[in-house]
Amino acid sequence: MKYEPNACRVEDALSILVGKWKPIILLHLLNHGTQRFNELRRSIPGITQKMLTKQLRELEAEDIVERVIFPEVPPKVEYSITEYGRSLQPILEAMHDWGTKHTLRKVKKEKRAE
Amino acid sequence: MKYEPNACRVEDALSILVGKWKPIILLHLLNHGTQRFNELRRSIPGITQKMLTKQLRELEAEDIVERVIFPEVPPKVEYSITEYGRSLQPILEAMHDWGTKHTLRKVKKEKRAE
DNA sequence: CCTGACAGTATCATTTAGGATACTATATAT
DNA sequence: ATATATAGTATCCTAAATGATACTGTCAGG
Repeated sequence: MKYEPNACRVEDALSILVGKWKPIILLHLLNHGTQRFNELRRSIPGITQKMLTKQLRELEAEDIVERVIFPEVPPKVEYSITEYGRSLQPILEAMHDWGTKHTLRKVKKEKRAE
Repeated sequence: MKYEPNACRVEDALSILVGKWKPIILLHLLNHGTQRFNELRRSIPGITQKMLTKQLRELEAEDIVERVIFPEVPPKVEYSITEYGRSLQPILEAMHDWGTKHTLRKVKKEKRAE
């Protein structure tokens, strides 16, 4: 650990990943490439339009996600991960791997407690 | 990206790191080893006793931090990272590195916008 | 005798995140 | 004529996170 507490930038990365739906949204875009708004919505059960819009806007503001509007009617809007957003992929994967082990560990612990 | 959205465990890792003070607390414990309660408090400007206690308890509940009480008076309580907690270090470092670059990128962007 | 250090807890208030629901406009399909 | 799909907004409400402040008991130092 080389970095100093007063120069801690963990929060900056965290703030981008945090949000009830953000990891799932990123995962979908990483796995399936470009997606339309309702396409995403349908593949994320439980999310409301408002939340999907909000989280996408926040990701867009940080250059993680790109939003392309087609001037058609009915409207067509496509979302995709930016080149820059892809740089988060290793972190997402590391967290996923850690999370998987952690969940397993918890299950084992609960069993021992029975 | 090999893992599926319905098996996404990113949130599990995230939930442990999230908390306004958790990264900073972990960083201190990683950098300086065992610390007493008020020692931590003094090195984290702005944190209240309540919040420090709360975040430490949450980290303890997940086996990330160990709490050792010395039956003395006045009380003495020592906190340290567990072996297991150390497994989070690569993720913290990856996030810090990413966060540093991200902050830099933002600054550059703002300058261009002037 | 009074004060400060220690490691907290308890209570209340505020701030932020998230959710439910209704609404917009236009075009195609029935 | 009505329903459906598109991609959203607007408004209101609840729940969770965080913060401010006051309090606890005991001991050592002045």
